[in-house]
Amino acid sequence: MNDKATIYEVARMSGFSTATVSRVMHDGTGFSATTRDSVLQVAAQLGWVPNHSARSLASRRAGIVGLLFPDFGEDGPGSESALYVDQVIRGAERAATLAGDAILIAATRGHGGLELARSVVGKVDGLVVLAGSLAAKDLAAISTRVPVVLMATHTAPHGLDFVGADNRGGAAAITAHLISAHRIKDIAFVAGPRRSPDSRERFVGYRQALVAAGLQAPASPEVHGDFTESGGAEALETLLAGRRTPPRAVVFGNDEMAIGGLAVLRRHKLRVAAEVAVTGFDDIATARHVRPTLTTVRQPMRDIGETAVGTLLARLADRSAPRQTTVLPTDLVLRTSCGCSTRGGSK
Amino acid sequence: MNDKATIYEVARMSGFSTATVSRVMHDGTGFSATTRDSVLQVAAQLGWVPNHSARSLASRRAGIVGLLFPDFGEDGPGSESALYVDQVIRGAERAATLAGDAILIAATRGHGGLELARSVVGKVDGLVVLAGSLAAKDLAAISTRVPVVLMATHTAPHGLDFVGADNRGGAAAITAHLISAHRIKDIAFVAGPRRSPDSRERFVGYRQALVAAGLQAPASPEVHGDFTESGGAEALETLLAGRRTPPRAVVFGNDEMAIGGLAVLRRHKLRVAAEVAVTGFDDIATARHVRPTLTTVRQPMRDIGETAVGTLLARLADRSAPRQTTVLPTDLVLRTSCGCSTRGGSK
DNA sequence: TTACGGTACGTAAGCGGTTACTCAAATACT
DNA sequence: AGTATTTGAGTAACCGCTTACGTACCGTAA
Repeated sequence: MNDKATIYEVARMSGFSTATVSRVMHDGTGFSATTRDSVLQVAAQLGWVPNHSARSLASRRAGIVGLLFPDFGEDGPGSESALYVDQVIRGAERAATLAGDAILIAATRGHGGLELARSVVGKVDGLVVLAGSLAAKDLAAISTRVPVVLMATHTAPHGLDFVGADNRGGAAAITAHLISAHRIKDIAFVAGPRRSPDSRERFVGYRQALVAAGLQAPASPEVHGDFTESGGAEALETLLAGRRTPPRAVVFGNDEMAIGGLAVLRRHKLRVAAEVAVTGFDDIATARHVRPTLTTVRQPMRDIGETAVGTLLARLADRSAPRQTTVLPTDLVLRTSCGCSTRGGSK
Repeated sequence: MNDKATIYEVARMSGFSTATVSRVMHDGTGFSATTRDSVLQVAAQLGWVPNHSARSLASRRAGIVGLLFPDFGEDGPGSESALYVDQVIRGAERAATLAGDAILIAATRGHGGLELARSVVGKVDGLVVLAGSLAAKDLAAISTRVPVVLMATHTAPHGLDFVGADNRGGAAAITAHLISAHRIKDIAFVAGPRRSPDSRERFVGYRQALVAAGLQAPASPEVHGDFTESGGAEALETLLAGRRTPPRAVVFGNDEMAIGGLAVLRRHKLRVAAEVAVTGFDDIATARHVRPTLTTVRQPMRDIGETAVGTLLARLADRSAPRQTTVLPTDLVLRTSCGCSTRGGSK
């Protein structure tokens, strides 16, 4: 890092031992005020900053936590799907920095996730990992070496700590809104990828709301998209083609698919809201800029990142504490695509 | 980190010295193939991963680079301005990870930037810092300890390496487009904050294009906004109030102000493009969702992050190399707000 | 006065690797 | 065959800090 002063110089110049200097630097006990002052003064004068590697080698604490997230390849500058990851990163950064730790981030690019994780593991005290970053077995391997907190996927394996959003509740809420506020009964669901736990949870929530209202509910999603605009468009086309009359509402598995769906409805000359209500999930930035503005469910991604790091830090402090599972509430964001009035939807 | 095997066990079990084990692990020279194999086998069997702290203490290389960025407080989930930071982060992460280094990120929250930076500095081999993260003097202090690469601000002080986007060229290009493609001569400019180097550069580009076309060019911006929607709106109101007829085009210092301007024009019953062409700068996500879609200039933020880390790594490899300055080209993104046809502007 | 607990520090043994030096054996060169 | 190199590996001195122990000194209770 740099060939500057060491604790030895500080010790020598201040007339104390390295032990005392070390204690002054972080212990806060076992020395007098005058001692502390002179040590601090010498340290400042020398511009001494304790060497982090040496410190963590001796104390077995890196003071760094890691964040693993999946990288969906070369998403262009307009890609929204990446956005939620950024929010998580920000939240995690905030929690870590505020706690005095540093945070190191790494994207697992498809293959080689384990190798990456290995290299990261060596540098951190613990890891928070976003769903989809790592195969389950790799996760298991990693978690034997350092504490791991899983984010955003409801299937928390291996008894790991977990922090996520209430996908099910959010989907249920938005579906219930369509039913009770807009008196709609014929509500279709456009799911995301079959393997996506989030998509599944959302479907379950959708289904629960229907059942709770005494409406007929399919056992499994009618159509699946891939969480992209075009995927959502295709899925909706398929759905429309399979019916003689369009449904009165379509609950999409996420915002991007919903936006793709909006275009399809336009093409079919179906008026959004008036004829077919549409809802998304995630509340991406674009959701309030499309016309009509999109009713959706906001996930507190930033909070998830923050909470996950908080959970990790707690675990680091007490490795034997019981497993922690946090499900953060989601927010229903009512805009116009469901039929709610224009006002209040603009901001 | 964990109380697992050390290099000593590996050495003992493989029958070689720690030096040989160490060499096998990264040197790639000075031992036979059979030796390597048996060492590697024992290492794998023991599940040994070299302790990072020990390694970096002994080798004086952390294998970690840091990224400092400003945090604009509690920006809600819809805040666009934060977006570009995320792109930079992604780019930096990518470059670092691909180079086998890890990347550590930290947001400087207003005050205390120096302290944060200090703590980060101890953990990394070098730093890439985004404009606005640190006061100039703090930057100077930091850069005496580790190599620093500055991003996105054209005023690179202290002879530091620098990577940025061609703000001037972008502004010139978009202005020239208005002139040559749309035959517009009366073009106004809404600047950002007076102190913003980016805003200044953009104004210079705008001015250059006017001069190059033989048009009259103001010596300094007519009006200033603060890079926000409302600021842009206000600035445009001021500008309109100061003229008897509106300009045929307004080049805004960034997208958000331009979007604010769009609303103002609507209020004034002025048709965008047909009567007043509008352009932005940055190509934020919303730019292609507002109506009319916004013609703007895209900055390769991701590339800036990547390039900055690349530059840092190069500097780390050769500290005495001459100062590196990279200005990445910007892209003109033609949509409809300037008068270009609708097609091509949707995606 | 003596015994004892508490404070304020010092000593020095690690923490787990890296790497400058050495050295013997194998190989290459005259 | 004799010598100069190269190769493969070992020894051990660090890297800079933390921390378990040990010690000297001081105040206080018995």
